[in-house]
Amino acid sequence: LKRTTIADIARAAGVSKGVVSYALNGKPGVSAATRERILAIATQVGFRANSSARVLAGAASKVVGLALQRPAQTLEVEPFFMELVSGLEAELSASNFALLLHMVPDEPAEVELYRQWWNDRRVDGVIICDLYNNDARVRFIQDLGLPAVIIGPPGSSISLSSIWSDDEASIWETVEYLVALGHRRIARVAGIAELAHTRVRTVAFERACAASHLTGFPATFTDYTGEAGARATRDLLSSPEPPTAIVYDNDIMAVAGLVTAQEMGRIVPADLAIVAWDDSPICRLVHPPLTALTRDIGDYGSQAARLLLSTIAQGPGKSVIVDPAHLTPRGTTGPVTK
Amino acid sequence: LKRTTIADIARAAGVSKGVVSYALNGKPGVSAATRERILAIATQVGFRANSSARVLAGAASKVVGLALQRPAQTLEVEPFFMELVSGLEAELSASNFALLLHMVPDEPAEVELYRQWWNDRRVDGVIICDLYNNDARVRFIQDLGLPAVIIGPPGSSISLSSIWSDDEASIWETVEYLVALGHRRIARVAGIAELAHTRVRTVAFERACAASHLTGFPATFTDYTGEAGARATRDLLSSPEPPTAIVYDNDIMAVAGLVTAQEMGRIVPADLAIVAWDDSPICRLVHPPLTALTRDIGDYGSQAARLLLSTIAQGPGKSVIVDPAHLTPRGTTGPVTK
DNA sequence: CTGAAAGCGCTTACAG
DNA sequence: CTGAAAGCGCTTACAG
Repeated sequence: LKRTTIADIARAAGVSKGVVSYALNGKPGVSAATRERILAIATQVGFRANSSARVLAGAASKVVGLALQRPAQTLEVEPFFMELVSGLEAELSASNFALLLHMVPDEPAEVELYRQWWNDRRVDGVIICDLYNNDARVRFIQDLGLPAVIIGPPGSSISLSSIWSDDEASIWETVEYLVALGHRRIARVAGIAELAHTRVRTVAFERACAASHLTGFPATFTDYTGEAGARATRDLLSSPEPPTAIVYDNDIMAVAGLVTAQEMGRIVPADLAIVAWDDSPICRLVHPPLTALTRDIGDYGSQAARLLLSTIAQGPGKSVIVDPAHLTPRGTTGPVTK
Repeated sequence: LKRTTIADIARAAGVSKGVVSYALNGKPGVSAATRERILAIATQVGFRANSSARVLAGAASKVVGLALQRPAQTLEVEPFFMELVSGLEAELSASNFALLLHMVPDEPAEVELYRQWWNDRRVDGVIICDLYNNDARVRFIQDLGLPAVIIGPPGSSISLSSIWSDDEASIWETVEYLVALGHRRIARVAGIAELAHTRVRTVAFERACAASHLTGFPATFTDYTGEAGARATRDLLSSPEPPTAIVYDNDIMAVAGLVTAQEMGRIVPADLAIVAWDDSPICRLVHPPLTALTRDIGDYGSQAARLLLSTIAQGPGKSVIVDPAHLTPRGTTGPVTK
C-alpha cells in the first residue's frame, strides 16, 4: 500500500515537487494553469499531504490542543465540557484547525504533555481550562512560549490571552434577586475551593451579602458531587438558623439539595429557595424545575477559539470577558413566606 | 529556541545518531555501558524524541484514535462517554499509548478523518463507537487496513475485532423481574432506532415479552432527550390500556418519565414501575430513586483498549462479550397493586 | 557492538 | 514562473 506523495503528483503534472507544494498550499509563484492542473490531479487521486512530514519541515500543524485533568475533575467538567468543546470545534473547523483532546491524570502529566506537544509542534496553541489559584501552568506555558488562551479569571501579571465569564456580575444579580424576594439568610454551596472561579464567586458573594447587610453564611466547599450537595444541604437546614435560600455551584448539587430539602419536609420554594449555577436539562426535569444561572457555553467556546487563533497569528491579545450567566427564574424561587 | 535532537545527544555521548536511537528505543545492538551513558544524558537534558520525525521514519505512533460524531449524538453519548474514555485511557497509558479524541460533525467527516489519520500514521488503531445498523464505517475501515475495535454488537461478516455488552441478557433480566412483580403491560421508551444496540434491545424485548405471553407495546423511538421521554410517557399513560411498567433507554428519559408520571397523578412505583438503562448519579438523586440497569463502563473501556492493543500487535481478535448490565432495584419498581 | 548513509514526505530559500 | 537541493529529526538496513 504505497502512499501517494507530492512526488507522484509532480511526476503526473510534469513539474517539480516544490511547485506542487506551492500550488497545494496556495502560495504565490505558480502560474494559474499549472496550479489548476496540479489541484485537479491531487483531487482526482485523493491526495492528502502527510502531516508528519509537513510539520517536520516547519509548517503549522493547524491543531489546537486541549488537555483535561481526569478523573478528579469529572463531575465539575461534565455539564460544561461538552458544550464548550462543541463551540471550540465549530469555530476551529471553520478555520481548518483540528482540536486535539487529551486526558491527563494530574498537573505534572499535563505540563509534560504541553512540553511534548510544543517540542513536536503537534499543536500551534492550547486552551487552558479549570484554572486554579496561582496556577503553575500559566507560568510554565509562558516560559515555554507556547501560544495559549486561558479560560478563567485572569490572575495577576498574566501575559497570556484569557477569556472568562463575569461570575461576579452573576452573583450580584442572584443575591439582589433573592433579597428582593425578601430573603435575608442566603447560603452558598460552592465547588472546589482551589479553583480560581470558585474564589471569584466566593468573594463576590460575600461582598453582595455585605452590601445588603445580610449575616453571611460561610461558603461550604465541595467536590461537586450529589452526595456532597445533599450533605451540605442537610447541615444547613439542620442549623439553628437555617437559610431560606441556597445557591449551588452546579446543577447536580442543586438537584440533590432540592431532593434533600423535600425529604426533610421542606416545601420548595415556600420554605427554601434554590438556585443552580449552570443550567442543564436536569434542571428542567426535576419538580419544581430549578431556577438557574444560564449562559451560552457554546459561544464561550467559540470566542475562546477565535482568541486563540488570533494569538497564534499575532501574539497574545487582551482579556476577553463574555456575557455573564443570567438568572432564569423557574419553580424553586419565590418570595419568603415567613 | 533550538530543540534538542538525537544529534546533540550523540555528540555529547561521543557516538553516532543510530546508536542513540537504538539505546532510546531499547533495541539490541548497544553495549550496556553505552546505553546507560546515553540514557543518562537524555534524561539530564530532558530529551524528547520528535514524534513527527519518528513517525515519518516509520515508527509506531503509539496513539489510538477515537472519533465522536457531534453534536447530534451529544445526549446519547454524555452519560456513557466519560466513563468509557476513562477506562480506555487507564489501559492505554499503562502501555504508553495516548488517546486522540476527535469530534466530527457527521459520518463523511469521520471517514475522512480515518483516512487522514492512517495516511499520516498518526494513529496505530482506532475505536469505533455508536454503531449503526449496516454501518458503512465497518467496511471502510476494513478496506483501509486500519486496525480497529468496534464497540457494539458485531454485525454480519465483520472481520474487525469487536466488543460489546450483552444487552439481550439485560433485557430478559428486566422483563422477567417485572413479570415476577406481576406486571403484564410493560412498555419501552427506546433510543435512536438506527443504532445497532437499540435494535438488539428491541428484538430482545419483543422476544422476552412474547415468552411471558405479554401483549407487547411497540417500542417508542426517541432522540434520548428529556422532552422526548416526557412526551412518550404522557402518550403511554394517556392510552386506554396504559402500561404498569416502562423501561427507558437512558437515565435522562427515565427521570423525565418519572416526573411526568407524578405530574399526571400517578404514584411511583404503586401505579407505574420505572427502569432506567445505564445508571448514573441522577438516578440516585431523584425521588424515589430509580431502579436502573448498572454496568461497569470503565471496565468496558479498559477491555476495549486491551483488545485494540492486541489487534494492533497481532491482527484482529475474536469478539469479546463483557458482563451485561444488571438490575439495581431501587424505589421505582415494586409489585403491581391493581 | 558501532558508524555512516539512505530515506520517510514534506517546505523553503536559492538560483535561474 | 519553475527546478534542483538542502534540511526538518528521526529509524533502519548495511557494512565494518
